[in-house]
Amino acid sequence: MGRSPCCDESGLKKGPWTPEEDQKLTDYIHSNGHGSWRALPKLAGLNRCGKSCRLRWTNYLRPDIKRGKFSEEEEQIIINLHQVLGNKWSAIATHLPGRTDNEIKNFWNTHLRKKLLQMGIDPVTHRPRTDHLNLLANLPQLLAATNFISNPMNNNPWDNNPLSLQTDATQMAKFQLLQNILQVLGTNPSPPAVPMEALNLIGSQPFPNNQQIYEYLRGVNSVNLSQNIPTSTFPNLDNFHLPNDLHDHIVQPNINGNSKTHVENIHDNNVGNYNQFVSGFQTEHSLPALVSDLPDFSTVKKMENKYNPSIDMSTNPSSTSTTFEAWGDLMDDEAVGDSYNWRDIIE
DNA sequence: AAAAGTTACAACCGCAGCTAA
DNA sequence: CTTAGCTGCGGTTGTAACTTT
Repeated sequence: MGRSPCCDESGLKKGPWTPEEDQKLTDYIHSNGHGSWRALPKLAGLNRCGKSCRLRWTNYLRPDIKRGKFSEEEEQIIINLHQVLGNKWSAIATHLPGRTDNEIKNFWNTHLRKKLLQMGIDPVTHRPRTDHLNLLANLPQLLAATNFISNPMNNNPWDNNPLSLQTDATQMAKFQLLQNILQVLGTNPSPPAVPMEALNLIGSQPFPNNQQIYEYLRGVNSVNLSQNIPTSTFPNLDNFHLPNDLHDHIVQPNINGNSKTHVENIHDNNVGNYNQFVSGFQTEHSLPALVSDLPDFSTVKKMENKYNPSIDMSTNPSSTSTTFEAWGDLMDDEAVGDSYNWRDIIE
C-alpha cells in the first residue's frame, strides 16, 4: 500500500532524457551513490521524479549494462527461462549479466515472441500451438517447430535441467501426430483424404529421437493398430528412415506385460523404414485411442510443475476430443512457412 | 520524394510488497 | 494495528528510426 505520489507531482519533467540530464545523474551517483531515489533528483539538480531517475539509471546509465544485440545463446537462455518462469523478467535478467529486465522484456515482445509464433510454438505455453483448425495445413509449422527445438543448437545448455522438458514434449507431440494419422488411416474403413503431400512431408522428416518416445512406445497398449493400413497411401515411405539410435535403443513391450526386452538387430530384420517399422509394430503392439491429449505430456507437466508450482495442472490445453481437433489447432494465420505455403499445396 | 506503415525500445504508469513510524 | 513512504516489477505507451508503397 502507499503508492508513491512522486510521479503525480506537477512541474517535473517527463519523457526522453537529455545528455545533460544523464550526465548529472551519472555524476551524482558516481560521487554519492543513489541513496534515496526520492531525494536524489533535488540533490543532483534534476527536475525529475525519483522514479524516473531510478529507471534511467537501472535501465540505461548503469555502467555494467551490456549493450548491443542478444547472442543466440542469450536468446536460448531467455526462451528456456521464460518457459519455466513466465514473464518474470527480473528473475530472467538475473541469469543474463548486463541485461536489464526491461531490455529482456522488450526483446521478448519484439523478437522472440514473434519468432516462436512463426515456428508454431505458443509463446505462453511453449508448446506447439493449438489454436488452429486445419491440421494438415500446419504440418510444416509443427515440424519446423519440433525440428527447431530438437536442434542441439537450440537446446538449452544445461544438462539435466527441467527446461529441456520442452524438447521432450515437442518430440512427443511430433510422434503423436504421426501416430494418430496412421491410426486414422488404419482404423477407418474409408480412410480420410490425407493429401499425399502431407504424407510425403511426414516421410521426409527425421523421426523423433528421444528416450521419452521409446518409453512411450513401451507403454502404449490399448487399441490395436489396424492390420490393414493401406501402405499404398504412403508414397514416400522410403524416405521415412528410422535413425540408427532408434534401431539401437528401442524397447518393445512384452505382449504379456512381463519384462521388456531390447529388440536386437532391428536392422537385420529389415525394419529400416517406417513402413516396415509399422508392419512389425502393429502385429504385437497397440496405439492409444484417437484422442485427446498427448499421454506423456502429463508427465512432462508434472515435472514442470515440480519446478513451477504456479502451473495449473487442472487445465490441459491439449485436451480436445479428436486427433484432428487436437492437432488441428496448431497455428493461426500469423505463422507462415519459410519457403512455401502449405495451404496452397493442400488446396 | 513523400506518405503510410512497421518496428524497436526508452520511458511511464500503476499495482504489490516491504518497512518503519 | 494502521498508514505512509519507498522500491521493484510487469504491462503499456509514445515516438524515433526504419521500411514499404
